[in-house]
Amino acid sequence: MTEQDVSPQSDFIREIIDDDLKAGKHDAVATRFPPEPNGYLHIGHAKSVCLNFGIAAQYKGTCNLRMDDTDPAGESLEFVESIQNDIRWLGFDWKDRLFFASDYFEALYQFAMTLIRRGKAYVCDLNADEIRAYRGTLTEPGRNSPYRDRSVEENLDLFAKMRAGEFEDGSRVLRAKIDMASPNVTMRDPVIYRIKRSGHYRIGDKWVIYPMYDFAHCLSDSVEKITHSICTLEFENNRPLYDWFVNELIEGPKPRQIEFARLNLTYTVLSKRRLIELVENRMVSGWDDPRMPTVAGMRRRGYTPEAIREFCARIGVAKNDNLVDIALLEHCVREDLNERAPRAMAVLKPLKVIIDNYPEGQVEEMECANHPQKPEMGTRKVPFSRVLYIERDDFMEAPPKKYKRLGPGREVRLRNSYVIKFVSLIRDEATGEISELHCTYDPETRNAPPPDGRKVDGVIHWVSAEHAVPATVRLYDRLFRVPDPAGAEGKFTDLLNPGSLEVVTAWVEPGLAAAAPESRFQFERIGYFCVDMKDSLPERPVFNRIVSLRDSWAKIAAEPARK
RNA sequence: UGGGAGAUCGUUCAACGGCAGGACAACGGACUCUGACUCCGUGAAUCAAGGUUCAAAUCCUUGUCUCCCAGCCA
Repeated sequence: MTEQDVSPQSDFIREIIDDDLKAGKHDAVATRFPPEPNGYLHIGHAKSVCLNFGIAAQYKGTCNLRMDDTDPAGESLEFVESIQNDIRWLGFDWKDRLFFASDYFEALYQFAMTLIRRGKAYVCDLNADEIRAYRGTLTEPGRNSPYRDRSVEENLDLFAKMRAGEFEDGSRVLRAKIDMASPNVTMRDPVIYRIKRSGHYRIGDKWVIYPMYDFAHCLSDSVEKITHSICTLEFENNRPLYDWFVNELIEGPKPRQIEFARLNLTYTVLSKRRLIELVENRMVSGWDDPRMPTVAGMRRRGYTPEAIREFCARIGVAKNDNLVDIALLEHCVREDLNERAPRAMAVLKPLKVIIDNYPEGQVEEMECANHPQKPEMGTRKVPFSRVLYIERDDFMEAPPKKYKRLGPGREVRLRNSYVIKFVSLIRDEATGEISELHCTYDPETRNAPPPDGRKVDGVIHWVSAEHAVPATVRLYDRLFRVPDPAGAEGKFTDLLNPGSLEVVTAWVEPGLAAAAPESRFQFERIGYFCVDMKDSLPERPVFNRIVSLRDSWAKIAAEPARK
């Protein structure tokens, strides 16, 4: 982390900026993050947020937040608000520079009029199908629209009437007059205004014509005096058009578009369309379902902004298509949480243990470190008594070699307390399942090694049955069964992981009942958990598993099967 | 079959004509009252073929593969 602060990030975009600065093109760097408010931000957006705000911070410049709300369909205030929340939570600040493309509509209209006056734009009466037909194909040039040579006066008049609402939706568009034979399809007289009477979430029915992205975006950048307009690779084809509008209409310094590869992550999907489908078809509980790769979902899951930022720094910025291993994200989360999450004990799948030689009714307060490497994080007391719960996995009747936990004839250390020794087990008559274990404890071993020098290798966690509190624990796993659901054949929803959520009732140490929403803990030997911000109640805490601990035992245990 | 872009360890990012390096993942070991953390170690790559050069991942030529573009979406 300090390393990163000392040596600032670099990548091909920052190199371009360095060159531009060296060449004296600008005296300050201005970037922008331009989401369309028609969905929640996801980890891919977070990459862009970190890039744009990160560059602004590094170069002591500015980064604007601009809602790119030029198509009212699907846009809403809910998304505007969630986007702001998420960016703030990620740790970035746009200060007073929140802008809306919809605030530029009048200016954009004037730009369009200028284009018409210069003979560079015309009103076209072709319908959508006809425009498509006239556009040609990837290998054949298009044909000029029959309306291409209307007079400036007629175009001015018609465009004013479009604005005034005199024409039906879809009946006419304004087009830039460029080149129908261009090998770049985006240059074949692109539509720059369409008629749409859907009503805008912000400005209502004020406008019935809306500018298209290619027109609005570059000019919004220009109006905001953006120096470097950073976007994703799929806009590379649009750059000539971006430059065309800017060169036609803007005097003085012009923004420069730079494209980088969007993030793809294994075992999830990152396209807005697919995420919307998951939400609308109720395949997840909402945009902030902890399994979602959305910022809101990751927040609710318990990921920290620091971990997400670190992840974004580590994946780098380049132009290669990529599919980043989600293990890297999980690594960043563990790395951060290991430092700051206080430890606690919780038993997820309980097995009752009775300590035969422990006095009935006796309770001892065991002093437990909140962090094994950080004494400054303090200690807490956890009650110990005759009847405990341990994890079912921590007992085996016929343990394999290398197994260090409890079994017939074995001893094990109870974390932060005594060494106990197996005596007998009791089975449920009906099911044959083990219902309880009887053990004895060694009173000499409270927070001390056995005085006779014998070695006790295994350490397991526990809670006192009488004192533990029940909690709902949600065990989240990857949302999809395959590494690249978006790239696979067939419907991506068929590839959802049916085991992505398992809910258990766990026993947690009593202090956890008072844990604040969104606080995070390491349940020792299990994983990191976060108090759910929506569903947790003081009388019934709800924990989300953020990420499991690395588990090298699981690999050893799986070995026979692997062979 | 047009135009644009990209090919480096399993993954990802670097190396900007001069010893192919880091991170994650994997594997082996040490330590351990968390099979965690930490520490030490191992294996692992320049799309292909030619050319230029004392020297090529990098420059040139040809080829191959992948991605993007034919919304009145962004």
